[in-house]
Amino acid sequence: MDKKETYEKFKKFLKNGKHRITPERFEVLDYVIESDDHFSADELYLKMKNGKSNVSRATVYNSLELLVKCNMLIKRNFGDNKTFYESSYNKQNHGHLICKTCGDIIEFTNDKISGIVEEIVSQNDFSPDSFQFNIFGQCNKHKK
Amino acid sequence: MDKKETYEKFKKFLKNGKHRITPERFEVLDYVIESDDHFSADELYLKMKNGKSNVSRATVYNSLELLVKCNMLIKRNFGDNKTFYESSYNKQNHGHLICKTCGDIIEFTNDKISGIVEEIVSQNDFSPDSFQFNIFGQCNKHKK
DNA sequence: TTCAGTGCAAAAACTTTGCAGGAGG
DNA sequence: CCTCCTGCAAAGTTTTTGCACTGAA
Repeated sequence: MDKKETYEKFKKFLKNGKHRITPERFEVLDYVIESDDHFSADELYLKMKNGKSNVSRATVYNSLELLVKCNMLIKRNFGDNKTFYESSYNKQNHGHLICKTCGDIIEFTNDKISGIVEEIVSQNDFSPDSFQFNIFGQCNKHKK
Repeated sequence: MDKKETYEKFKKFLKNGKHRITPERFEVLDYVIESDDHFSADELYLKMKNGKSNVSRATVYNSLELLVKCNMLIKRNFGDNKTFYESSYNKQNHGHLICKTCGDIIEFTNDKISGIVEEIVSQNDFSPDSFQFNIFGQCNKHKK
């Protein structure tokens, strides 16, 4: 999905939800598009500040939540009480390997996972929206 | 593992790590043993306060971390920027189903998961310590 | 006796909220 | 023109830290 389509999708979502279309929200979207895979709200805010943007912290937090609501971002939490965001475009369901030494986050995919999720939810009479599969340990640079 | 063994294990761990054996730490352990599956540090602190205990917040946080380090507790985070602790006794590796409506946390086990974890870490040259498998959605009371 | 552990409160880290002015529809 | 959105700062939440005193070894 290219930049233009992305803009259109966000615009459509905002209109549907009776949210106003403001330059600040699209400025946040710009930075999100350019961002690395996993970033926190505050990191993005600081990056925007450095980039001479004038948006406030509150607007960044608010806009990111809107992007989550329209399925353009996924919200993640790797256990350190910090929320990370990740673009949801062109990605299949995937999990994360988190290095406890350097904090690196590596994505992985595995075909068998969705089958297991189906099995589990049917066994437990549960209706799934999303899942997280996080494996903690040491990456290849830090394993002994 | 009964209460006495649990005490002994913690005592041994403290000695090995040159941590002092203090009544406060064992008071925290007492409350942990009696606790429900998933609790936060602050919940435990408040419970201890109500139970006329005199420990400080700092001591509770500190002691819980020690219990994590000696593998008697597992630290979890279900995406709401709050740390939960869970006893690791008599439990196989398991995942969690989290109801986004009522917040209920249901544990599940599945034999195939450990095989998949092995497959993933070998594909990615990663050395795992632990994993989290969280599925978010609606429990049987709240699915439509 | 000695230094790690404790209670307390203050600080820190991250996120949300209140307010008054400003702009989108 | 009517709100919703914004920037700012203040408040909230959860966790960590600094300090002086205490008590375990």
